[in-house]
Amino acid sequence: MFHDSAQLDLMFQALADPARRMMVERLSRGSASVSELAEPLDMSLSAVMQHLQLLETSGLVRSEKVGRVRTCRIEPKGLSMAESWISERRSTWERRLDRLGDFLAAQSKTNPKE
Amino acid sequence: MFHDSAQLDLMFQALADPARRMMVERLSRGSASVSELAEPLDMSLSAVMQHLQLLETSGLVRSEKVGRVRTCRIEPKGLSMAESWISERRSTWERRLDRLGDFLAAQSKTNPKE
DNA sequence: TCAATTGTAAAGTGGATGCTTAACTATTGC
DNA sequence: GCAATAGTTAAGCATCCACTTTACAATTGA
Repeated sequence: MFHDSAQLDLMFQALADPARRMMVERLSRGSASVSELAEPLDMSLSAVMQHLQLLETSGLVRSEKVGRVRTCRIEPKGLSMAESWISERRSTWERRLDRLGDFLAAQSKTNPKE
Repeated sequence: MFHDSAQLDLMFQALADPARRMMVERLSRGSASVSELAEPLDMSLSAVMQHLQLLETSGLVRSEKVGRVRTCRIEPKGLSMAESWISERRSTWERRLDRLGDFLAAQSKTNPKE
Protein backbone atom coordinates (compact mmCIF):
# COMPACT_ATOMS: atom_id res chain seq x y z
CA MET A 1 0.00 0.00 0.00
CA PHE A 2 2.81 2.41 0.91
CA HIS A 3 5.26 3.07 -1.84
CA ASP A 4 8.83 4.11 -1.36
CA SER A 5 9.11 7.02 -3.73
CA ALA A 6 12.85 6.73 -4.22
CA GLN A 7 12.52 3.07 -5.13
CA LEU A 8 9.69 3.76 -7.57
CA ASP A 9 11.94 6.37 -9.19
CA LEU A 10 14.59 3.72 -9.68
CA MET A 11 12.17 1.09 -10.98
CA PHE A 12 10.42 3.25 -13.54
CA GLN A 13 13.77 4.72 -14.52
CA ALA A 14 15.08 1.20 -15.01
CA LEU A 15 12.11 0.28 -17.20
CA ALA A 16 12.42 3.47 -19.26
CA ASP A 17 15.27 2.09 -21.36
CA PRO A 18 14.72 -0.36 -24.25
CA ALA A 19 17.94 -2.26 -23.56
CA ARG A 20 16.98 -2.78 -19.92
CA ARG A 21 13.45 -3.81 -20.87
CA MET A 22 14.96 -6.37 -23.25
CA MET A 23 17.05 -7.71 -20.41
CA VAL A 24 14.00 -7.98 -18.16
CA GLU A 25 12.10 -9.63 -21.00
CA ARG A 26 14.90 -12.16 -21.45
CA LEU A 27 15.09 -12.86 -17.74
CA SER A 28 11.35 -13.34 -17.46
CA ARG A 29 11.87 -16.38 -19.68
CA GLY A 30 14.57 -17.75 -17.38
CA SER A 31 17.88 -16.89 -15.77
CA ALA A 32 20.85 -15.90 -17.91
CA SER A 33 24.51 -14.98 -17.73
CA VAL A 34 25.72 -11.46 -18.42
CA SER A 35 26.98 -12.39 -21.89
CA GLU A 36 23.69 -14.07 -22.73
CA LEU A 37 21.92 -10.86 -21.78
CA ALA A 38 24.40 -8.90 -23.90
CA GLU A 39 24.14 -11.11 -26.97
CA PRO A 40 21.09 -9.48 -28.64
CA LEU A 41 22.15 -5.97 -27.63
CA ASP A 42 24.25 -3.81 -29.89
CA MET A 43 26.62 -2.47 -27.27
CA SER A 44 29.72 -3.38 -25.29
CA LEU A 45 29.67 -5.88 -22.42
CA SER A 46 30.68 -3.01 -20.20
CA ALA A 47 27.55 -1.07 -21.09
CA VAL A 48 25.43 -4.14 -20.35
CA MET A 49 27.07 -4.43 -16.94
CA GLN A 50 26.08 -0.87 -16.20
CA HIS A 51 22.48 -1.55 -17.18
CA LEU A 52 22.54 -4.66 -15.04
CA GLN A 53 23.74 -2.69 -12.05
CA LEU A 54 20.87 -0.27 -12.43
CA LEU A 55 18.41 -3.17 -12.66
CA GLU A 56 19.88 -4.59 -9.46
CA THR A 57 19.80 -1.40 -7.43
CA SER A 58 16.23 -0.84 -8.61
CA GLY A 59 15.34 -4.25 -7.17
CA LEU A 60 14.05 -5.73 -10.42
CA VAL A 61 16.87 -8.23 -10.84
CA ARG A 62 19.35 -10.03 -8.67
CA SER A 63 22.44 -12.02 -9.61
CA GLU A 64 25.13 -14.18 -8.16
CA LYS A 65 28.51 -15.23 -9.42
CA VAL A 66 29.66 -18.82 -9.52
CA GLY A 67 33.10 -19.44 -10.96
CA ARG A 68 33.56 -16.86 -13.67
CA VAL A 69 29.88 -16.74 -14.61
CA ARG A 70 27.39 -14.32 -13.13
CA THR A 71 23.85 -15.66 -13.32
CA CYS A 72 21.00 -13.15 -13.30
CA ARG A 73 17.34 -13.66 -12.48
CA ILE A 74 14.16 -11.68 -12.03
CA GLU A 75 13.36 -10.51 -8.53
CA PRO A 76 9.66 -11.43 -8.31
CA LYS A 77 8.70 -8.70 -5.84
CA GLY A 78 10.26 -6.04 -8.03
CA LEU A 79 7.90 -5.76 -10.96
CA SER A 80 4.84 -6.09 -8.76
CA MET A 81 5.76 -2.92 -6.89
CA ALA A 82 5.74 -0.84 -10.07
CA GLU A 83 2.67 -2.65 -11.33
CA SER A 84 0.70 -2.03 -8.15
CA TRP A 85 1.46 1.68 -8.09
CA ILE A 86 -0.05 1.98 -11.56
CA SER A 87 -3.04 -0.20 -10.82
CA GLU A 88 -3.86 1.76 -7.65
CA ARG A 89 -3.97 5.00 -9.66
CA ARG A 90 -6.08 3.32 -12.29
CA SER A 91 -8.62 2.01 -9.83
CA THR A 92 -8.92 5.48 -8.31
CA TRP A 93 -9.96 7.13 -11.55
CA GLU A 94 -12.03 4.17 -12.63
CA ARG A 95 -14.09 4.43 -9.45
CA ARG A 96 -14.40 8.16 -10.01
CA LEU A 97 -15.59 7.67 -13.57
CA ASP A 98 -18.14 5.14 -12.35
CA ARG A 99 -19.56 7.61 -9.86
CA LEU A 100 -19.65 10.26 -12.58
CA GLY A 101 -21.49 7.84 -14.84
CA ASP A 102 -24.03 7.08 -12.11
CA PHE A 103 -24.52 10.79 -11.53
CA LEU A 104 -25.11 11.53 -15.20
CA ALA A 105 -27.51 8.60 -15.49
CA ALA A 106 -29.45 9.86 -12.51
CA GLN A 107 -29.48 13.36 -13.95
CA SER A 108 -30.93 12.26 -17.27
CA LYS A 109 -33.66 10.32 -15.48
CA THR A 110 -34.72 13.31 -13.37
CA ASN A 111 -34.30 15.96 -16.07
CA PRO A 112 -34.53 14.10 -19.37
CA LYS A 113 -34.55 17.30 -21.43
CA GLU A 114 -31.44 18.85 -19.84
CA MET B 1 -0.17 -7.12 -27.34
CA PHE B 2 2.36 -5.20 -29.42
CA HIS B 3 4.15 -2.47 -27.59
CA ASP B 4 5.60 0.61 -29.17
CA SER B 5 9.03 0.69 -27.59
CA ALA B 6 9.51 4.44 -28.00
CA GLN B 7 6.21 5.15 -26.31
CA LEU B 8 7.02 2.80 -23.43
CA ASP B 9 10.29 4.68 -23.01
CA LEU B 10 8.35 7.92 -22.67
CA MET B 11 5.77 6.48 -20.28
CA PHE B 12 8.17 4.84 -17.87
CA GLN B 13 10.40 7.90 -18.10
CA ALA B 14 7.39 10.06 -17.24
CA LEU B 15 6.58 7.89 -14.23
CA ALA B 16 10.19 7.89 -13.03
CA ASP B 17 9.89 11.35 -11.49
CA PRO B 18 8.21 11.98 -8.11
CA ALA B 19 6.77 15.34 -9.18
CA ARG B 20 5.19 13.79 -12.26
CA ARG B 21 3.83 10.86 -10.25
CA MET B 22 2.28 13.37 -7.86
CA MET B 23 0.63 15.07 -10.80
CA VAL B 24 -0.73 11.76 -12.08
CA GLU B 25 -1.90 10.92 -8.57
CA ARG B 26 -3.70 14.25 -8.32
CA LEU B 27 -5.28 13.82 -11.75
CA SER B 28 -6.45 10.32 -10.93
CA ARG B 29 -8.70 11.95 -8.34
CA GLY B 30 -10.13 14.36 -10.93
CA SER B 31 -9.15 17.00 -13.48
CA ALA B 32 -7.14 20.04 -12.42
CA SER B 33 -5.68 23.28 -13.73
CA VAL B 34 -1.94 23.80 -14.12
CA SER B 35 -1.73 25.92 -10.96
CA GLU B 36 -3.68 23.35 -8.97
CA LEU B 37 -1.17 20.74 -10.10
CA ALA B 38 1.65 23.07 -9.14
CA GLU B 39 0.30 23.96 -5.71
CA PRO B 40 1.74 21.05 -3.67
CA LEU B 41 4.99 21.03 -5.65
CA ASP B 42 7.99 23.01 -4.50
CA MET B 43 9.03 24.42 -7.87
CA SER B 44 8.19 27.15 -10.35
CA LEU B 45 5.08 27.07 -12.51
CA SER B 46 7.39 26.92 -15.47
CA ALA B 47 8.92 23.69 -14.22
CA VAL B 48 5.45 22.21 -13.74
CA MET B 49 4.58 23.15 -17.32
CA GLN B 50 7.60 21.24 -18.52
CA HIS B 51 6.60 18.17 -16.53
CA LEU B 52 3.10 18.50 -17.92
CA GLN B 53 4.42 18.58 -21.46
CA LEU B 54 6.33 15.37 -20.84
CA LEU B 55 3.21 13.73 -19.41
CA GLU B 56 1.29 14.79 -22.50
CA THR B 57 3.80 13.55 -25.07
CA SER B 58 4.02 10.29 -23.17
CA GLY B 59 0.28 9.90 -23.59
CA LEU B 60 -0.53 9.68 -19.88
CA VAL B 61 -2.32 13.03 -19.69
CA ARG B 62 -4.19 15.36 -21.99
CA SER B 63 -5.30 18.93 -21.49
CA GLU B 64 -7.25 21.70 -23.11
CA LYS B 65 -7.32 25.40 -22.58
CA VAL B 66 -10.51 27.38 -22.01
CA GLY B 67 -10.10 31.07 -21.40
CA ARG B 68 -6.88 31.49 -19.48
CA VAL B 69 -7.18 28.15 -17.68
CA ARG B 70 -5.71 24.89 -18.96
CA THR B 71 -7.56 21.89 -17.59
CA CYS B 72 -5.67 18.59 -17.39
CA ARG B 73 -7.00 15.06 -17.11
CA ILE B 74 -5.76 11.49 -17.13
CA GLU B 75 -5.67 9.72 -20.48
CA PRO B 76 -7.26 6.36 -19.57
CA LYS B 77 -5.44 4.33 -22.23
CA GLY B 78 -2.09 5.67 -21.10
CA LEU B 79 -1.47 3.96 -17.79
CA SER B 80 -2.89 0.65 -19.02
CA MET B 81 -0.19 0.43 -21.69
CA ALA B 82 2.59 0.61 -19.10
CA GLU B 83 0.66 -1.65 -16.76
CA SER B 84 0.10 -4.33 -19.37
CA TRP B 85 3.75 -4.46 -20.40
CA ILE B 86 4.66 -5.24 -16.81
CA SER B 87 1.89 -7.76 -16.29
CA GLU B 88 2.80 -9.63 -19.48
CA ARG B 89 6.37 -10.05 -18.21
CA ARG B 90 5.10 -11.16 -14.85
CA SER B 91 2.79 -13.78 -16.25
CA THR B 92 5.66 -15.16 -18.34
CA TRP B 93 7.87 -15.86 -15.35
CA GLU B 94 4.98 -16.96 -13.19
CA ARG B 95 4.08 -19.63 -15.73
CA ARG B 96 7.72 -20.64 -15.89
CA LEU B 97 7.97 -20.95 -12.11
CA ASP B 98 4.81 -23.05 -12.12
CA ARG B 99 6.31 -25.45 -14.62
CA LEU B 100 9.50 -25.56 -12.59
CA GLY B 101 7.45 -26.33 -9.47
CA ASP B 102 5.63 -29.15 -11.26
CA PHE B 103 8.95 -30.55 -12.47
CA LEU B 104 10.48 -30.50 -9.01
CA ALA B 105 7.37 -32.10 -7.51
CA ALA B 106 7.49 -34.87 -10.11
CA GLN B 107 11.21 -35.35 -9.45
CA SER B 108 10.77 -35.80 -5.72
CA LYS B 109 8.03 -38.36 -6.35
CA THR B 110 10.20 -40.44 -8.70
CA ASN B 111 13.46 -40.03 -6.80
CA PRO B 112 12.46 -39.20 -3.25
CA LYS B 113 16.06 -39.47 -1.99
CA GLU B 114 17.61 -37.16 -4.63
C1' DT C 1 -9.36 50.38 -18.39
C1' DC C 2 -6.10 48.35 -15.95
C1' DA C 3 -4.31 45.31 -12.51
C1' DA C 4 -4.32 40.66 -11.10
C1' DT C 5 -4.42 36.00 -12.63
C1' DT C 6 -2.98 32.18 -15.50
C1' DG C 7 -0.20 30.34 -18.55
C1' DT C 8 3.97 30.31 -22.28
C1' DA C 9 8.40 30.80 -24.39
C1' DA C 10 13.34 31.03 -24.37
C1' DA C 11 17.82 30.69 -22.68
C1' DG C 12 21.03 29.09 -19.40
C1' DT C 13 23.10 25.81 -15.89
C1' DG C 14 24.68 21.88 -13.20
C1' DG C 15 24.32 17.28 -12.72
C1' DA C 16 22.74 12.68 -14.32
C1' DT C 17 22.75 9.09 -18.17
C1' DG C 18 24.36 6.02 -21.73
C1' DC C 19 27.61 4.91 -23.87
C1' DT C 20 32.91 4.16 -25.32
C1' DT C 21 37.81 2.43 -24.84
C1' DA C 22 41.53 0.53 -22.31
C1' DA C 23 43.55 -1.93 -18.77
C1' DC C 24 42.90 -5.49 -15.54
C1' DT C 25 41.39 -9.91 -12.70
C1' DA C 26 39.66 -14.48 -12.03
C1' DT C 27 38.35 -19.02 -13.89
C1' DT C 28 38.47 -22.80 -17.00
C1' DG C 29 39.90 -26.26 -20.51
C1' DC C 30 43.61 -28.16 -22.98
C1' DG D 1 51.25 -23.37 -17.71
C1' DC D 2 48.86 -20.71 -20.81
C1' DA D 3 45.39 -19.14 -23.92
C1' DA D 4 40.65 -18.29 -24.13
C1' DT D 5 36.55 -16.98 -21.65
C1' DA D 6 33.75 -14.04 -18.59
C1' DG D 7 33.43 -10.28 -16.11
C1' DT D 8 35.02 -5.79 -13.74
C1' DT D 9 36.86 -1.11 -13.09
C1' DA D 10 37.89 3.46 -14.31
C1' DA D 11 38.10 7.42 -17.07
C1' DG D 12 36.20 10.24 -20.53
C1' DC D 13 32.63 12.30 -23.34
C1' DA D 14 28.33 13.89 -25.64
C1' DT D 15 23.78 14.35 -24.64
C1' DC D 16 19.72 14.75 -21.90
C1' DC D 17 17.12 16.31 -17.81
C1' DA D 18 15.19 19.18 -14.14
C1' DC D 19 15.20 22.94 -12.94
C1' DT D 20 15.90 28.45 -12.84
C1' DT D 21 15.12 33.32 -14.26
C1' DT D 22 13.33 36.62 -17.23
C1' DA D 23 10.27 38.43 -20.29
C1' DC D 24 5.95 38.17 -22.41
C1' DA D 25 0.75 37.20 -23.80
C1' DA D 26 -4.03 36.40 -23.02
C1' DT D 27 -8.11 36.57 -20.02
C1' DT D 28 -10.87 38.23 -16.39
C1' DG D 29 -13.01 40.95 -12.67
C1' DA D 30 -13.58 45.29 -10.31
